[in-house]
Amino acid sequence: MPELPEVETLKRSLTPVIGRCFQQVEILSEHCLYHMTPEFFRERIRGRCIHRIDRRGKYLRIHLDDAAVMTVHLRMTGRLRLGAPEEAPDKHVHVKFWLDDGNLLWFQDTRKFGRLYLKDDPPGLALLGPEPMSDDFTPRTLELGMKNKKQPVKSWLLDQRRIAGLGNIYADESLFRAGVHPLRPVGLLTDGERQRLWTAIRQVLQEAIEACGTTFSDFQDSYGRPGNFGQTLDVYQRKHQPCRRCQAAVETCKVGGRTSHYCPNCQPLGGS
DNA sequence: ATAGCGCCCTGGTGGC
DNA sequence: TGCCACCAGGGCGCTA
Repeated sequence: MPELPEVETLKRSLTPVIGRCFQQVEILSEHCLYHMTPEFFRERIRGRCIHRIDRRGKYLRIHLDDAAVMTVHLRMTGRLRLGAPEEAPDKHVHVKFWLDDGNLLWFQDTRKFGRLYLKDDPPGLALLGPEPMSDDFTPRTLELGMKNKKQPVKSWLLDQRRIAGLGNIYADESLFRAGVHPLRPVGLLTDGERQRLWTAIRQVLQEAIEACGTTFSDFQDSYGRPGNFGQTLDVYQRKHQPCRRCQAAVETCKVGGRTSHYCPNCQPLGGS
């Protein structure tokens, strides 16, 4: 499940395609196209060159030479891969971009949740909160945004309008490092808890970016390489395993329909 | 306005 | 062994 560090890793691995041009676009499944027909997408992309690639939250933004932007969201199992045309698999490839250097850029996605945007930007893009690794994200972001709110802190962290780019893995890992229970109401967090949480978010994301992301089941960069952060995870997908800090068994609970992993000893519901 | 929830998908898993 | 129910989950869009 690609989150900020995985999309950042993908972005960096796509550096070789900057300056390349799209000779042809082959759409095998239009399901992934947001608010546009295959014809519109194909004609709009064909002949355009890649000017720049950046990232906003979990969105990858591919800027074309005519100022249009193709946005990609991988959701759960989406991949953007680069290679020789014969390297593309037979199954789950939805769009093939034939480049002017003979290489192929392709979008594949087994669960078909991922989307390509070009005609309209994703609605959530304009609503995104601050980039957590930027100077726009400060302890004040947490202080002001959590004030008088009853929402569980885990739900708050997953809300992309609050912070851009956190998903289930890094929200759980950040809460563990900060010693905060996922169900704790945000308005009740102490100054110390908020400070620890702010620090934890930055540290976890920084370390994950340096490790080229987490490959739990699906993530690969544009060359198919997995991430290395999985072995560093403290709680995510470690249910019933001993906490690395206190040896208590890691537990799970549901928060806003999502599974949360936490240590009941290191992350007391009553706060600390 | 805002919070909460169902839905989309398919491969992998666990139970019988 | 085979089958099947269930689970994973980000964001969108609808409802209360």
